[in-house]
Amino acid sequence: MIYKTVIVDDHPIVISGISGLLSDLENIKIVEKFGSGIALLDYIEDNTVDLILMDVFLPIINGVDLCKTIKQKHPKIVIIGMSSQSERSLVMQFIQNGGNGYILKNASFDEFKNCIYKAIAGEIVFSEEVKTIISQPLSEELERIPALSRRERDIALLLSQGKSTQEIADDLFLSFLTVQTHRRNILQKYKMKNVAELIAFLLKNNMLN
Amino acid sequence: MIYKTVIVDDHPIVISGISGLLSDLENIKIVEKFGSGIALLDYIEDNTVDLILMDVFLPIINGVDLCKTIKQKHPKIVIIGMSSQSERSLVMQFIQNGGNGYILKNASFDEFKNCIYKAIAGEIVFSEEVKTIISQPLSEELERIPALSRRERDIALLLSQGKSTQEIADDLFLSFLTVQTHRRNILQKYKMKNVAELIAFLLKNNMLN
DNA sequence: CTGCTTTTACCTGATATCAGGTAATAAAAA
DNA sequence: TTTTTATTACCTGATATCAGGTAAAAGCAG
Repeated sequence: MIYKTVIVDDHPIVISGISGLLSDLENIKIVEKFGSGIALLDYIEDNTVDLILMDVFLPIINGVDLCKTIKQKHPKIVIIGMSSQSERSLVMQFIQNGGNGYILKNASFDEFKNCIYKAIAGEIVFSEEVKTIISQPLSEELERIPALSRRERDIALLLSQGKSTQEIADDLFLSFLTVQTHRRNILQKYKMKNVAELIAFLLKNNMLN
Repeated sequence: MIYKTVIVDDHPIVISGISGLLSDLENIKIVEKFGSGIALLDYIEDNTVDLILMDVFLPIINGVDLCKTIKQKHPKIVIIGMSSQSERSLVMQFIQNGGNGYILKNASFDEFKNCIYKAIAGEIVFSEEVKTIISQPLSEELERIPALSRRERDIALLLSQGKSTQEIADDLFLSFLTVQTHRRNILQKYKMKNVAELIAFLLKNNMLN
């Protein structure tokens, strides 16, 4: 059997790279290439597709939603997600929405080939680095960073804009002393010595905005 | 003349894609491919290279620093940066460190080819989307950002780690009062109200590390 | 309904920051 | 060589932060 394969990626070079890679594989035939999910959704309505390799970060529709939409109507199509960087939660979300595998783009050619073969054989596949990402749920959850509450986030944001306690109190219609308490709570929560360290920490962890 | 070209990218598929693309170009010959900057630095010491296409987000050494290092010893090598997403400041930083161009990976094949040809002809080149990114200098960004001096950077870094003036003075073997002066100078230079705003500003503009 | 978290608020005191000034020496650029 | 910038250092005073404690009201979840 020959697997009719579609590639979806908004980077022409990546499409070209994968095409080259897959041309080695006997029973894989690339029937179409797309730069976004919309075109793909149209295509699969009128054409037979067995395998889809898709970038998860796509314009307009993201890969997770795209995967879900496709699987609802065409559960037999094997879908493998790809991205340059990733996080545990994103990979899990992709699989939970019906994805048959996830490959990081820094994977070697052999990894790519193995994953694709295993996926069409019915397995859920991950490239090596993805495996290490998802197999560290314990240590990550142990060092899980507590979240900022809504109010704390408001205050942290204003702090990052250089506002003083009094200015923040005025902005949020709070007492000076309330803001002071929030400040102290935030610093204690993350064990930070002062606002400078706190802001650096929050920005580096994308916890503002 | 044939241009000896090296590709640096930690994504095998991207390397493969660019290889395919460049194989069409008559006077471009790919002599080597690397997954990180370290291997490249070794290579150029012993071999002639005319053109380097590099991913800006690389493991261990980032593209900006890599470009700078290479250009210091080999100013004639044409270096083009690439990435999937980018910001104005990063592109500018890359060019300021000697880069001859910047291409977003979602560029079309034609864009890639044109940029490469123009770059080896001596131009500074940008792919279409990069042009739109850099041609929007917001009123804030219009005023070019003055650089931190070495000492100021040291102090700003320690501030971002939550150190107090006294601790910084001890760390750098300076007087408390000297550190205080530096702090004031930095705040004045960027017109910031306090360290929190300063750290946020510096981090957002990638001016620490 | 009953805990748990969040948000609000107050008091005090030690310490740090910020803003204003000045100025000598060294290094780099013009 | 002259000028500018960087780095070093000191003084003072007003204001802000940080750390300790306490506590009530509101909202949410078990």
